[in-house]
Amino acid sequence: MDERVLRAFAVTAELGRLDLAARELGYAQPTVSYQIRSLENDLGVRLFLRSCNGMRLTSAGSAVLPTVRAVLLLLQSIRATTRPVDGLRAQPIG
Amino acid sequence: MDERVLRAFAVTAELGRLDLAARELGYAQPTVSYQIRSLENDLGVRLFLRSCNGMRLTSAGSAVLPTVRAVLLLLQSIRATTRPVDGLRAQPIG
DNA sequence: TAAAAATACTCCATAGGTATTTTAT
DNA sequence: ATAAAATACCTATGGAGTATTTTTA
Repeated sequence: MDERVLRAFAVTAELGRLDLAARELGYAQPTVSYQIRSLENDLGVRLFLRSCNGMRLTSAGSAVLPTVRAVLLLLQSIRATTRPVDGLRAQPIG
Repeated sequence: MDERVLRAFAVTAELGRLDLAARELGYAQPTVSYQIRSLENDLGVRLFLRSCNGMRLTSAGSAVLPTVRAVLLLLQSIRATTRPVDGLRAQPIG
């Protein structure tokens, strides 16, 4: 499970359409389709019902979404923790 | 940020040595070295001090470790949520 | 000098893109 | 017929391995 894939899932759940999610994420539509499929295969459950109206969460998808959001927030907080205040960082690289 | 890399970080922090962490994780030693370097590059900070005694957390590494562990727990809980009880799953794939 | 991490390289898997097809409304 | 997702195909990146070198206690 990778941050990008979790984000693709969350944004798609939010927007309800792959193409809009793709635009938002800066990916092509088939890429997001593939990302979500990867996550579904990884977890072994369908997360969305597909139709030509878009993507609708399954019960498994709904069950998982809050935790995914929590993970994304924590990952952001890790970035915030390590992001140095104004160019001054604790343990510079190189 | 990927689950494998976060796990490599957490296990290395735990065991204090790349080779032991690699054994634990089922990777080769240079692979774990590379994983941790990737995470450090991604975050822009050193997470460990290297020596021939092993890997010791920097202050940034220490700061981040609890959150990383929290993420790993949440990811596990996602797997637990979606893992069907005894072969019966909510929305089977295929 | 020995034990640990880093580097060099190679290979393969997979992430991502473009073009197109399928599907359902 | 149209708007959406899926598929097919291709490419490039990078994840992982083995062998080796470097480092430092």
